[in-house]
Amino acid sequence: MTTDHVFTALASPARRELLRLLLDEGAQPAGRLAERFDMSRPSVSEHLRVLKDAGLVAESRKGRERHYRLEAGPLMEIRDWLTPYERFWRERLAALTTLLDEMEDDDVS
Amino acid sequence: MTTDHVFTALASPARRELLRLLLDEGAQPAGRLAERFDMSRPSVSEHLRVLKDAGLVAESRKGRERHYRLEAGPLMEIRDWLTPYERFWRERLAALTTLLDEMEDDDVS
DNA sequence: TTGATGTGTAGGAAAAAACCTACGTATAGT
DNA sequence: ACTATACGTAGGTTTTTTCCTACACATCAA
Repeated sequence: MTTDHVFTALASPARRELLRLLLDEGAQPAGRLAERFDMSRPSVSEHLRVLKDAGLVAESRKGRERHYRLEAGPLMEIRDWLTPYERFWRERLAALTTLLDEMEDDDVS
Repeated sequence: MTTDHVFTALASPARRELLRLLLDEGAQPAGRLAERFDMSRPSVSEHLRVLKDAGLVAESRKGRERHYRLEAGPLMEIRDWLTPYERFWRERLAALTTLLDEMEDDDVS
């Protein structure tokens, strides 16, 4: 459940697709999720486990089905990690904008 | 330079550490960056290449040195990817807060 | 109780990633 | 020109990841 686990979980396109499905369509049993993939059901099951270890999904047993639901909390760690870079990016962008403005002034004069 | 490349690049702790160094200490030659790692210099070089392929760093040759600098732009793709989940997370949190408020009201009565 | 259904787990093959030690190449300094 | 320095690349090994096909286990339905 560390930040490292979350980054690792997000590195796989299949796992990001799983998260997207849970976001757009809500909680679903494992089998229904697996149908959407060009991959064996057990493989999807393993991806779900990686997501669960990262705290990104939670399961609840309904009869013989297991419903998986999105747990977006850990994604906020990613957002927090991103924050200082966002500031950096904004500063660079601001500098670039200033530069372009100056160039435009030169053109006019 | 796709979003997938960016996610993959961020999956490695060593690469995230490289980005952090470039953020905190500014652009640096490859060798100076490599000194900070418990890893051979060529390995660090490969990590830098992965970051470069993802568009997260750029290099500029200064004499026989190669300075690497942070390119935070692609990280904004991650932030954008995160956005819908952030909304989801906020809604869940709001629901939880409401529930806790109601429980508190019950206690008082 | 028996058979079908929904899932996770085991075990193993194949692909990808992460390392390493040479080695090649270019620039700097003498 | 020659040597030292700063790198990237080649080639190969080890580890990790990904995916598969059985198989085991629990639940539902008859």
